[in-house]
Amino acid sequence: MIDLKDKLSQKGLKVTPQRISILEAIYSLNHPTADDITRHIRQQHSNIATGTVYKVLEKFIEKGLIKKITTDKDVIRYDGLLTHHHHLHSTESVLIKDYIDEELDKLLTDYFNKKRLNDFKIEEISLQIKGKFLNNQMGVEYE
Amino acid sequence: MIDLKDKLSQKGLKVTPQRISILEAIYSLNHPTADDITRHIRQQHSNIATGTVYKVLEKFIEKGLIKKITTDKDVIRYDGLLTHHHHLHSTESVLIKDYIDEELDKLLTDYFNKKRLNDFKIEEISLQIKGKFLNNQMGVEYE
DNA sequence: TTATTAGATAAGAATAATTCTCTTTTAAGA
DNA sequence: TCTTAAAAGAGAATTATTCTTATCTAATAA
Repeated sequence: MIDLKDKLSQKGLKVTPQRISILEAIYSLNHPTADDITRHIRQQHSNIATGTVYKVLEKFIEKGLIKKITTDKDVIRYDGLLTHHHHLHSTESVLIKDYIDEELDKLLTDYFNKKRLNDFKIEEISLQIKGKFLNNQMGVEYE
Repeated sequence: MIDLKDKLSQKGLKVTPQRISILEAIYSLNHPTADDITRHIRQQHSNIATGTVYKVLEKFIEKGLIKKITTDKDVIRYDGLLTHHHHLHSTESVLIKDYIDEELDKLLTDYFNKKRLNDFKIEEISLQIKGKFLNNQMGVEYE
């Protein structure tokens, strides 16, 4: 696994303890909100300003280190998984799980290549798959 | 086209001028935010409390008259189109267009029927298709 | 038609998420 | 080590949304 510091400097970002913590938090939490990240970091050691968290997250997005996830629940969540993927959204809780499916991606790409939407140039397709997690998986918690 | 009053009473909702205005606003604006709706209504005649707008929107969602749309831009938007559909999201502006495609829906349904996700019961699949509108369509404005 | 009342609206305070402003600090390169 | 552009801190400001309480009204039943 590649070092967090390297990830930052590879993108031309200054390496700071705050940025390392934020990146680490995104990787260890499940699709956290900005507030989840702030609390996670404060819990361990340093204090961190909320504004810093937001600013760093924006920077990370700009550099392609993370992505925003959209939900019709509440706030913006962040995702550090970079390979193309979709999301399973619980209709019962805030749980979101990554869903990677290359076969599906190929199916969609082929479909839209054939279909050719007029007047729209597709850049990315992401599925929001809403439903229920079975077998108590909805009991999984963030922290 | 069915009368707005009927739409409301069919869902067992009391028919009030505010509710009629809000429903009318959703139909005539393009995926408006709560604030778009409020301003639209105030512009014409009556005053309306912001809290009322939010409460009515929640009620409409609960009764299945409208849906929330999720974007990674800013706030929550609302959609009065009830037939199942997806959205084209502009990466350059806040423009969102409805995308109806039954063939695609069938393709996806078949795919997931075959696939059988374990531990997840799918209720609804919606595609967020991000890209660029060509031919100046991005110039289209809300109001 | 009117009286009753559950549910709806108004008004504005409260909360939560996010952004902004300004000052101080620090990482990275000369 | 020094310099400096960029980053972080602190907290005020803004924005979106929710909540509270008092008042009002649509729908129903007499």
